[in-house]
Amino acid sequence: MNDLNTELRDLRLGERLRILRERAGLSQRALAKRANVTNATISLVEADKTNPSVGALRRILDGIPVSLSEFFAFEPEPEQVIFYQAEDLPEIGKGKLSLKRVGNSQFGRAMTILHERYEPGADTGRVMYQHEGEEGGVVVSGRIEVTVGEERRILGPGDGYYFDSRKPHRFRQVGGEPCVIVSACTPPTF
Amino acid sequence: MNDLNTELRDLRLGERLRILRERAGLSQRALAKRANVTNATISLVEADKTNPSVGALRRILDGIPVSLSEFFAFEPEPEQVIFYQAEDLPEIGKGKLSLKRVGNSQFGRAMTILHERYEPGADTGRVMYQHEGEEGGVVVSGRIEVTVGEERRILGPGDGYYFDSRKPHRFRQVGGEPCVIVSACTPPTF
DNA sequence: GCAGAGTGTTAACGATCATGAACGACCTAA
DNA sequence: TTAGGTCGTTCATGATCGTTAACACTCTGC
Repeated sequence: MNDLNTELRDLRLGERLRILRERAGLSQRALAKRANVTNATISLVEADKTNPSVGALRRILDGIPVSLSEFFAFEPEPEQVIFYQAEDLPEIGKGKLSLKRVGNSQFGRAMTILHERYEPGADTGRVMYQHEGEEGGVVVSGRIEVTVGEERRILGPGDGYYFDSRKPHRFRQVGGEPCVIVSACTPPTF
Repeated sequence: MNDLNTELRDLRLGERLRILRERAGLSQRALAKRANVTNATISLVEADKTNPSVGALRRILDGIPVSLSEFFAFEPEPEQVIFYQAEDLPEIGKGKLSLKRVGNSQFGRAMTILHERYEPGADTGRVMYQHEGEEGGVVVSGRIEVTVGEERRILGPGDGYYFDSRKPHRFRQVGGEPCVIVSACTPPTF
């Protein structure tokens, strides 16, 4: 019916699913295999030619994986393209802690990405920074002690962290080797 | 059969719907009338004896009224995990491209951080992915060709990028050495 | 006791979905 | 060029959903 079509278009299930699937780098068939449905199902859903059951949609999303709540909460945003050469990145910090920011600190940016280098002895200080947003990162080399709220851990290469920036937090380099981290925080407070 | 039943119980649609409906002070028939479905449908959904279509569920929820995102918002709560050890990070990709995600892909996350490794020959493909949000990152080691829209650059260690994810983009490893990147994207589509 | 109107449940059937198997288009390698 | 692989799409069919129409039960008022 026409009713069905308008309802399907209204939900925009297909558009969203396609975006998520492609972002995950999965073909319809690959996702279908993970999700225990057939590729035809995914094709039809993405084309808004069927109104899937909640269970089927969930199985599909599990394969990506995305939760139903994530799936039904959507949002938009704009910006421009830029590449940055290492030597062009603005250096913010001084001394034992150097920060290189990827991209400018512009309005409308959803986040800021930093390339951080902690020389031996570097410490963001006992003043525990707090600010709106969330932040996370991955340790590339060296070791660092991270304190968030009451929790404290020492992270090494390949380890990661993610927390609400409103929790007080502190980073302190440990060991003899400089520690390099790539991090992101949102919103861009720098 | 039994599979269906476990899936239905797993979703707990019925329980949630009943709670919401009763909170709104509506009988099954009263809600059915508002929602343009029949009382039988609501009865079966609440009893977990059917797996409603997304459209049907939406009509029902509209009658309460509750949005789909609200309805699914009280899904399994994200644990407040902050630190991640390298070996604990879930590996998403396969073959030449491996992705490790820092943290879970849970509702409410502002972004997702990935530790990406491109083996020689790795390529996200000529299908240029597009999705909502923004993304950026820093190359840790190796070299990679990044194409965003009409622009193309080869990035090496320390170089960075940042762009609107709605522009079509592609990553392709170049050179003999594997390429490692730490990236972040928002919103978390993984 | 007995209508009458409310509640939620259930069976049978037509409408719709999910499947399996095709299809053409597009690559890549031989 | 051909063969083999991928990709997304389409169609017929069995499986399942949503509806219609009944059902049993609980009230309330007469």
